[in-house]
Amino acid sequence: MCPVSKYLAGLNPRQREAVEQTEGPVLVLAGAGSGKTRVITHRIAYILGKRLAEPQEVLAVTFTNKAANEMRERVAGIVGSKRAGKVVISTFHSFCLKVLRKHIEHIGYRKNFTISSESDARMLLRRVVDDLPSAEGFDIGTFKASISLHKNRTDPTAPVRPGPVEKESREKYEENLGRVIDAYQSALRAANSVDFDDLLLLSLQLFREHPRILGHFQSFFRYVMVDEYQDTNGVQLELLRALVEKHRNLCVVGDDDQSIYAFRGADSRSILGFEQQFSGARVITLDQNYRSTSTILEAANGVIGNNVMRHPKKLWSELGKGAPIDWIVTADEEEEAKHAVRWLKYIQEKTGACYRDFALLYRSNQQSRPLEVTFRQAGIPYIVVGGQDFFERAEVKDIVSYLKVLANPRDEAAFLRVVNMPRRGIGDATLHAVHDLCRKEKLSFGKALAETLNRGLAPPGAAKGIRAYLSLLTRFRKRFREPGISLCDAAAELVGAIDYHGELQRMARNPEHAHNRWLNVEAVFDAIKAYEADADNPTLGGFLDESHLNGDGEAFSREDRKKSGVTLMTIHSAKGLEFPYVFIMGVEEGILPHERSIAEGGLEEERRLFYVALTRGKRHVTLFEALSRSRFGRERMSKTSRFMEEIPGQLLRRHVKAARDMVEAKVAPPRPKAKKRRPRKKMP
DNA sequence: GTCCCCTTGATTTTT
DNA sequence: TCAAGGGGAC
Repeated sequence: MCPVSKYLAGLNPRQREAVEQTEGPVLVLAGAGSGKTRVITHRIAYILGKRLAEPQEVLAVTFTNKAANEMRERVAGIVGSKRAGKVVISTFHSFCLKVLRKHIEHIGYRKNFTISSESDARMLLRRVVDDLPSAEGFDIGTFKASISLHKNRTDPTAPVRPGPVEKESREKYEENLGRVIDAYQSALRAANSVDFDDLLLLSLQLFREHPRILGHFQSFFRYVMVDEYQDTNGVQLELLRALVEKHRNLCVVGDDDQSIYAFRGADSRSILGFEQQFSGARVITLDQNYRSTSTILEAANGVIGNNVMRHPKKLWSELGKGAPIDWIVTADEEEEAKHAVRWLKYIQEKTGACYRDFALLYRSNQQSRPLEVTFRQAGIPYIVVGGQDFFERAEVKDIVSYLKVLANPRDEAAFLRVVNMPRRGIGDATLHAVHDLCRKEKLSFGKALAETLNRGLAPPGAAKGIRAYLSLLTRFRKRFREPGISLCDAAAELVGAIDYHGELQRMARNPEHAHNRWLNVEAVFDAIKAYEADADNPTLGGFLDESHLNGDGEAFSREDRKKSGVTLMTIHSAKGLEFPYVFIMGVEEGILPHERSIAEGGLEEERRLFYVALTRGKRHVTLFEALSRSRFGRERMSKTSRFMEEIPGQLLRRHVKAARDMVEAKVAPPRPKAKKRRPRKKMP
């Protein structure tokens, strides 16, 4: 076999075409389970094998760290880890971070900028909104989402969707949005801090304002590949356009039918309009599926065929028909959970499948609660994926914020978080004075605090706290720079110096709670250790960068990973994964499709969600419907999801565990025992 | 400055 | 139902 053709072995003709077409723009429309990662990894190997470029001249972009790591491993499996290690495989965000760390001074930020996490951003935003009286009364999260959409779009006419629905408050909201965005952005800049969207946006700005820097990257990367292209937003598209302008060797792989992040700014026009944006593009469609039975695929095809905005394609497979899709109708969400357990045991008995072969997928996180309760009662191990990011937990944020203040003395969110933690008696009034000084005299928080002392602006109690805080910072800024001390040891010393362990015990409701939180603190130490072991030249800033771009801290919560069990997660987080047995919970109107999406005209995206959920299944899919469900503490009758009609009937096997009239009898007549409503205290 | 209770309102969230 | 944030009491 000639050296290059070994990279083509085992590929089907279309996949092979995608690998061999190395030059010019290429769009690979890769349906679910059609081997898209395989195409990218083999394409990289092929380019290297043909000596079209050196490894470091190939850039592959993914959306998650997990995907990037996986891709690197798979490339290493083909070309060896030495060469694979040189290929630039990275997320958009970490690629941009590297660019900015090198060049950000050209656009007016300091080199030691810190990344503002989602909650940091909210904290800044809260202060911004508090300072803008007309903007009060709106939800901070809504503002944040709007700002994010605003920063991720390049088409200024595109609507910034979230926000109040009624006309009047919506107008007021939009009126304020511009001002909030400006104030937020300058707060970030003053804090020498960038949010996630800035990583992309500022990189684009840098490229536009400094063509020579861009030119360097343009010449350097001969081949650029993008995974999950349907998830790119406008800014990412512009970045790509800029990067590939010289060589024009851009290969994007994605599936418009799996675009489920429009609410976050992903713009499906990128994948739908690729041929217009990159003239002369070759389009290759992969529709042979290597994952699921044809029953599952027919169901999925039937559903997704109802969408209008898409590249038409039909998945097929050679894996046989398989069993029909079971559809289990139960009385309410508790019954749904119980039947899920029963059904799971039944499948296990019949097939010998183990726990990790099962995934329960749901539309929204709150649906996990009854499932967790029931699984626990049944003694079935389970893993809930998602939920709170490791680095967003309060105690983790406390420690990380201390580190951030050390790395970037201007970081406002971090400063506010730690200045009074543990309690130092520094109150709002003092902080306002400090903040004013920062703004008026462009001081860092440390300097402003010192000035507040000098000018006698702080009351005696607060002054004492400020002194303690400042001397702590000075001490540890020095300590972290000392040669020979590991980051982890220095951090542990810092945590000891503020008696954080004691603080947790004082704050916690019960000892167990305090203990659990302390375990998280220890996990931070582990994370630092892991980083130090891994990095070539570990620095405090390097650790902070890594922790902010790798929010779930997956590598550090080892206990969770060792556990084997049934997987519980949202459909969103299931994208890209596969399981032999998939249960989709709550196929009801209002749940899937979600009622808010119905109201906002997001039906096609909901349908894609259902499509993604179905195509996760390898051997078998079960759908669960509850006839009534308590939402916000209220029992409510539900209707079958409209998507169920879109699955060809002969593929379904319906099991009715509760009849609608039975549930109606239970729910419909207003219960004789009128719900006790807490008497409201009303002033005479 | 801090604590606690009450009101309010509620998708999805790779980075 | 439940969690977070605002406002009043100490």
